[in-house]
Amino acid sequence: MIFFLHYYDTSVIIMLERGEYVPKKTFLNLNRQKQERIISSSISVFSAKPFDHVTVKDIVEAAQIPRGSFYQYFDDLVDLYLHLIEYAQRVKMVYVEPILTRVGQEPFLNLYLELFEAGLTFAKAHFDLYQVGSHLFLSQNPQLIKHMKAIEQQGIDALSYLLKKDQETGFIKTHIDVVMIAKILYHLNVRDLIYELYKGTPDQEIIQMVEKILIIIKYGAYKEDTNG
Amino acid sequence: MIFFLHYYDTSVIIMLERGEYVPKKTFLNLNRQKQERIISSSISVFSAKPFDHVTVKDIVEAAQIPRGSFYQYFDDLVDLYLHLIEYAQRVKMVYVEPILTRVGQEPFLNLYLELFEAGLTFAKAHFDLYQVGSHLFLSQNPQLIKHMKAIEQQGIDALSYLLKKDQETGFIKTHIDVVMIAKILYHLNVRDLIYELYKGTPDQEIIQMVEKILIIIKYGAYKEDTNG
Amino acid sequence: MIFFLHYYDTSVIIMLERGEYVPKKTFLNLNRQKQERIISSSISVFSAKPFDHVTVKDIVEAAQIPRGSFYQYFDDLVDLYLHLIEYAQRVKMVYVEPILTRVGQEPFLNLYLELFEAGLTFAKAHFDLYQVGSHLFLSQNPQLIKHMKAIEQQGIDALSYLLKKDQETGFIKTHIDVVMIAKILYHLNVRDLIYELYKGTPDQEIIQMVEKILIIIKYGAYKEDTNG
Amino acid sequence: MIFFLHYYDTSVIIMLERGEYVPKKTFLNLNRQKQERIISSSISVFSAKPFDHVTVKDIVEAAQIPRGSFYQYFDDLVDLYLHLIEYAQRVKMVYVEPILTRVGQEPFLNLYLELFEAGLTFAKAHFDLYQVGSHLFLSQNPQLIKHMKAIEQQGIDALSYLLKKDQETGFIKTHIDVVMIAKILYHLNVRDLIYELYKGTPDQEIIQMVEKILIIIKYGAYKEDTNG
DNA sequence: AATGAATGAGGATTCATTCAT
DNA sequence: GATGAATGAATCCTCATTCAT
Repeated sequence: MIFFLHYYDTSVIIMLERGEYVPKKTFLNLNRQKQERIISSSISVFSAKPFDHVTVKDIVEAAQIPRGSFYQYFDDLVDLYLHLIEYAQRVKMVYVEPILTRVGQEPFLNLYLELFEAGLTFAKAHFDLYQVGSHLFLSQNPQLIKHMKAIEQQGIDALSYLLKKDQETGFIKTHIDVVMIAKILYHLNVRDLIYELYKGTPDQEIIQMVEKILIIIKYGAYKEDTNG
Repeated sequence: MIFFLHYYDTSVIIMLERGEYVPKKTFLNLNRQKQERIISSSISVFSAKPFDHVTVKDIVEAAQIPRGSFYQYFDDLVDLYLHLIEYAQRVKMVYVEPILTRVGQEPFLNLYLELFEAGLTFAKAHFDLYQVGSHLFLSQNPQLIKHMKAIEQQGIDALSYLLKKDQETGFIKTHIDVVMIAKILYHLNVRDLIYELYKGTPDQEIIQMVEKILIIIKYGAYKEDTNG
Repeated sequence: MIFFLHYYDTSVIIMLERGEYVPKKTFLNLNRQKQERIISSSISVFSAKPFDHVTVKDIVEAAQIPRGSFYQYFDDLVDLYLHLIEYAQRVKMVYVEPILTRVGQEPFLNLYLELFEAGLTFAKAHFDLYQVGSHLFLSQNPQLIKHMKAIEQQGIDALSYLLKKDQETGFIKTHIDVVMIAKILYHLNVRDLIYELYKGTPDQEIIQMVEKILIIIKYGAYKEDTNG
Repeated sequence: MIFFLHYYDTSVIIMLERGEYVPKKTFLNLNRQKQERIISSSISVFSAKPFDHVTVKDIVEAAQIPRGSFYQYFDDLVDLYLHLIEYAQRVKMVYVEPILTRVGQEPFLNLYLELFEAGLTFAKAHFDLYQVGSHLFLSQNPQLIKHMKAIEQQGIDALSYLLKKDQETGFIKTHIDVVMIAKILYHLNVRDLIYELYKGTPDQEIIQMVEKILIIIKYGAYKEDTNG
């Protein structure tokens, strides 16, 4: 079993034996320059508005390609978009990978903050690409919902897997359901913190928020003598 | 300052001197029977698909009214939808209100599970209405996003307010930022558990999930001797 | 033959045996207060936008009357509008009449400036009413075009009649076609000077423009020795 | 500074370094035959009714093109209409240009009659096209009003410019404001004579009217000994 | 393979007038 | 006479996808 670890939208995603998303051959046959022009202008378009509001016209105008060519390179907008998502994931990995090598050497919840920071660094360095990815979570397109759910499941599975290790090692109480911690972390990342980024909250504050949450998760909110 | 406590989409909302959303006079002038026919068929439509996919045609066909009449009764689909949301909130209150009267008598996190269960009961008893409400969180309509953000803020504020009380009373550790707990609870409800309901997870399981999360939040995941 | 002299849109109109425009009996049966409310709010509406853009909705909302009532009081928007035009003409007459009594005592072109000034005074004193009238000339409604053409013809006829007198008295050269002078004066008023008023040109400047035109008409533009 | 002289709607227009109005590329890409079919049927439509009454349906039915194609070729009806106006101007130029070459050789007011006649010849030879242009002056469409005002200003400026020359040469009295003559001529053309054409007044009569007006403007209406 | 014109269904909204109470 | 709900035709504009060259 090979783990591909993906940091996606400020969340860790481990994709298990994930199938690469391959664009149509006609697109791959284009010269590198043209491929890049199409990809980079598509990123501009998909970062500027949520997927459901993007039209084929937007793409062909931005990429300066004929309408017919679009359908020769891609099946439809979903096809192109999934290609971009794939690309975003690859770029994100560069930021997250170094940290993942340290998995197992220390409690994962301690490592988690660093993963989160790496995700934030990625988001700042490639804001367009980050936004393309974040828009996945807004779409009501059935295919994309399916894809998103799969990514979500993978993300939660990966987090659960790593937390489980900590439980086995003895850091985490045995009666705790680590899947619930995974869910808390995943949703906080994907849903809430995306929004903070959108609002322009300074990095420092965002990181503090995560720290606060980690403290709650680690040590609980109740005083020891509370019989809640 | 009067608090209206609303339970909305499985989240507690304290609305401070909230202005009721009033439909157009032309709609209110209709006889009760017709009003109800329009409302109930609109609920069917808005529960079956997310807001952004609903068309005026869907409504007028379901309600059996002429196109022109729709615009006489409502400004547009947003107008009608907000009216339904308002209605859903009122119905939900019936389930939640009894529990809210007990606020202050015991730690709120203990009460929270009951509030959650009441929300679940509402969702089961009025599944259509529940879904109409849950669709608010999917829309990309600017007006609805604004409305949703306001509701979200109110929900988090309300939860924070109640948790703050517990902190003052001494249940919750003083250095904890209760707003973060509020966010965890709010998002788990609105985002995650909505999905469980959608998947058809049995009530019992859903409630167990909440219990597990509450335990983590209350007592933490780490063993006491862990230096995390 | 009785002459009704009307000063309309800064132009003199003599209406020959003009038939009064009478509103429907149902409207006249209303109490004075209600009649006035309807008229004054209709003036607001028709002064704010050109006739072709006014809807029945605009009127019933401004006048606070039921939709059905509108059709009881008036045949349609044209009916109401013509009623307002009639009213505007009556008000304008108050300003113009005193000057008309002096017709025949001096060359009409000398008197004309005073008539023009009186029209300007009216326009300033009853700006709403003035605008209601000026909008007649923009409409593409067949009925209103017909009405406008009739008014135009009457205006030109009246001016021609008065200028003819001057020609008979010996002021104006015998070979001159006074109808052309009438047309110049009429169109300058109705078309060009309306626009100056709309642009907010100061009264003083507008009057100077008329003076300049009158000098050209009276004495010509060419030097005596020009063989044009 | 280059002067382009345009004869537009029976009025002389000198357009100073005027930018051509260019239709969308998608329209220009059509084969000549199709372009012509669309243009000529649009001319039929826009000559038959004033701009404000023309619908997209009218155009697509007349031109036998699908609704969607219309929006591919033109932004909207204004876009198409301005294209036609541009076209009309070009055609009109053919009639007027020869006369403009003689400007400066004789008093402009003498030349004016010939310009007017040329305009009349154009109007008779291309009655549809002439009417398309004349409808510009009736529209209440904000964009077209702006366009019309610009054309009007250019027309009056051009006439003023040419009359000013005559004043410098010594034909026109120095104290005369030539702008007022320009306004008289412009409005008589655009507003009044358009109507004569519409009524079907014979050319001979129309030309006589202009002659009469020119005599008034040149030599004045008053007898020399009149102290007006 | 490249191109971009062709298509027409589909959605939102407005409005004058009638008609039932 | 007062009222205001009922009606549905009409209009603008968008868009994904196909197809002929």
